Amino acid sequence: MSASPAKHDVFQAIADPTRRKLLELLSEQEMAVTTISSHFPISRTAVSKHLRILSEAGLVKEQKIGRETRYRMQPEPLRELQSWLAYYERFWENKLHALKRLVEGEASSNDQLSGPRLAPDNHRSTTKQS
Amino acid sequence: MSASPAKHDVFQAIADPTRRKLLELLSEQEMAVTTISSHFPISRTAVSKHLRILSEAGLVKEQKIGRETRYRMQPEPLRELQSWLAYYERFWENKLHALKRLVEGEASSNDQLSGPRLAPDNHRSTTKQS
DNA sequence: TTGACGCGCAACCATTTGGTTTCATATACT
DNA sequence: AGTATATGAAACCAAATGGTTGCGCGTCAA
Repeated sequence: MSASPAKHDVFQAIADPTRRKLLELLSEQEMAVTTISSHFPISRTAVSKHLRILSEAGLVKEQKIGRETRYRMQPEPLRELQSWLAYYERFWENKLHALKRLVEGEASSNDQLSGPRLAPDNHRSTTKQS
Repeated sequence: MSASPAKHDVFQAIADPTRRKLLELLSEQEMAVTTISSHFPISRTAVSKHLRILSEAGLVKEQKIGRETRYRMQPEPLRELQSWLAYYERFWENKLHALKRLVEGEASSNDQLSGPRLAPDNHRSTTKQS
């Protein structure tokens, strides 16, 4: 895994409200670009750019079918968000936390409620200080 | 509830890696600005700006003590993220989903696993199309 | 084969973002 | 009083963002 410049990460991708709407729309069904953009007040090109950002973050996947490009949602990257969030849940959860983690154990794999809960941002965290 | 222009929301606030680090740091203990910025390679002023953005999103709270300003983390706004994410969990969860939701029920209040799961972005979603 | 459709790309633009440096002010120390 | 510390505010900057319009190209349908 040395490739993938990954210019945009999940956090950035979902920061924009239009992009969240896009994701929501695509979660219901896959769609072609023009169809998608008919749901938004901005130009098709603008929508297309947003889609590319989502794509770079791995949140959508495109598939060319004839002259159209279908986009479908790809939820996996959201797990990163989830695990980031998991760290902070302890600040408002207290009661049934342990049980929940236990139940959920099968999902995260590296989330074993074992040690002192490592830091959240150790994900890829380029921390690009420009 | 007519006040609070809330220029920055949670999604935007956590989009920046530095801000996430900031949050992580402050989750351990409250700290004054200069102390905080000693942990970062950027200027104190820059850190201060990030703190203000976090503050606008409600993720940190400041308290003036003499000549210094202490910042502490405020996890509540992350619930919005959590509930946003909850919508998408159904796309990768399937097995123990119901149980988990049930266990967690006491935390979310509007998250009763009842109806057809309303749309995620209905939160405040200014959807500011600039 | 001639359009019409679907889409990406390039160029351009205004605004926002993440930084910096400098300055002003309030508080603490001696 | 005079100095050092802590922080915010202002002005400025380069780069990133979110948009737009126009163009070119592949694909589908007459």
